Amino acid sequence: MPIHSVADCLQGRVPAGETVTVRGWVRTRRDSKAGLSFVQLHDGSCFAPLQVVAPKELPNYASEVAKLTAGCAIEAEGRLVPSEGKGQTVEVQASRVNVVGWVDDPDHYPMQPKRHTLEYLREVAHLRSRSNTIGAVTRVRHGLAMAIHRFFHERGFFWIHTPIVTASDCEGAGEMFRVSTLDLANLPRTPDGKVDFTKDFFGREAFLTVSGQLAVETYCLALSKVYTFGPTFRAENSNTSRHLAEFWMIEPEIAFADLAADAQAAEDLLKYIFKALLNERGDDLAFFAERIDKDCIARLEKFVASSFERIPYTEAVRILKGAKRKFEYPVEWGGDLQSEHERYLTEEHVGRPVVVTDYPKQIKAFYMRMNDDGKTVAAMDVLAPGIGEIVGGSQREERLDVLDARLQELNLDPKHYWWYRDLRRYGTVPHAGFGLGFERTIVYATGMGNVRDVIPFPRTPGSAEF
RNA sequence: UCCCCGGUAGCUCAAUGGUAGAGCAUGCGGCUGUUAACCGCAGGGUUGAAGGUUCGAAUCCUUCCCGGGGAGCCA
Repeated sequence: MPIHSVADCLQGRVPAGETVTVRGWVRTRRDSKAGLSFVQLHDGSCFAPLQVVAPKELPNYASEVAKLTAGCAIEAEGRLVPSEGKGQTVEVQASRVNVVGWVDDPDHYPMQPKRHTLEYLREVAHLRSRSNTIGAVTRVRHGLAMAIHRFFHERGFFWIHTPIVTASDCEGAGEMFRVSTLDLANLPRTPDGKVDFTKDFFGREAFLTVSGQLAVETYCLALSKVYTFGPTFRAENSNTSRHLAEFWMIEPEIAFADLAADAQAAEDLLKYIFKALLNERGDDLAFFAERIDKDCIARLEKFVASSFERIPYTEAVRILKGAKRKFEYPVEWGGDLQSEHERYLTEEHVGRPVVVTDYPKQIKAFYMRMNDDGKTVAAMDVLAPGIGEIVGGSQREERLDVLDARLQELNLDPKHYWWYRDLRRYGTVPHAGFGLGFERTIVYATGMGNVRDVIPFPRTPGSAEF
């Protein structure tokens, strides 16, 4: 007897009249004393549940079927037929219902057939995948991840598995988590009293990666078009709806590309994956539009149909200075744009995503390519309404003398960057890349307000249960 | 890390110094091809923790814990 998914049954891939076996978890049970029970069966294959109609003639009707509660696991066999009731096109007329797993203590089962707050669901993260919202998020997350890989694959990019553990101390993108096997209660010391990391596992200090960029540049300068897509770690004490200590990031790196090509790649990628989402996950998006954010579908449709605005930083500062509204923080050329400034640009001034380019060198990283003006670098941020910075990228400095000058300016030791400098000594070419925050992308697509609700088990300061 | 808000039944919330309640969930009963059904009954509480003020504290004060929003940092 073939096993069918709920999605197969509901989406017309099983002919009416066919006998099917379905498996999953009970959402609700409604009894009719006319002699049947309606069981809403959910298996995660799509947003909707499948209605299983269980007649009282079943041998275990009174002993088991009539006692099913939310969360029970069952296997049901029966004919898939057009539904007599409203609310579903087809249903299963069960000839057999087996209870695979009961719910102990049903009055305390944490996932009730009612609305829960997202904050509560985080406290039961091992069960929240059974909720409508988290289930929909999970299917959207998968759809976006697959679309990202498809986008790059179709364009000849190679997926590079850059290391999670890095001994390189030059990534410079934030506070790092230390990786060590040393006994914290009994640390080896050098004669001058410092911790002796030569005794540690790697013979030197090691950390979790904060970015695969520097590593992926090495493969870019051989395979031309590459990207990373994996977990990234920041030990910042950030407590916001946009930050996680462990998050996933997509970082393409393109040889012979300049900043304009880089920005175009970011725009093409985002449009591609949102178009895929609109095509593939209409059921889940309809739910987000109904319960989470009524604008989310319209926003995605508008996103794929329009082009990004491009504004140089210097121009952005002029726009902000001329804005009618007052900002808490004043705008000055040479300073970083505050959240309120970014929101104004993308939400009010333009009303759609904005690419801000050519930032002052003093607020950007050492590897970003110096512009001819000597004051700005070829960097870009993509700002999206409601979420702020979703992409950060740049053209990389490919000229060794200019790179060395920047290292010196920032008091960085060139010895630590020996292999990165080698790339500029042996067949250097212009190249550019960006980082796309995966959770922020999902937040933007779904209207979910918090990155903690779009990753299965969020890690934030003081929180790593599960 | 800083500022603000919150923590009451399994969940969502009432009760603003005077006997801790409702809806949903759960159990039992009724009723109906039902639609997060409906009707009735029942069980369910150390009001986040500790201390303080008061005749009396869910309520006011102090400290701590936890959660959220915003800021900084960033993706």
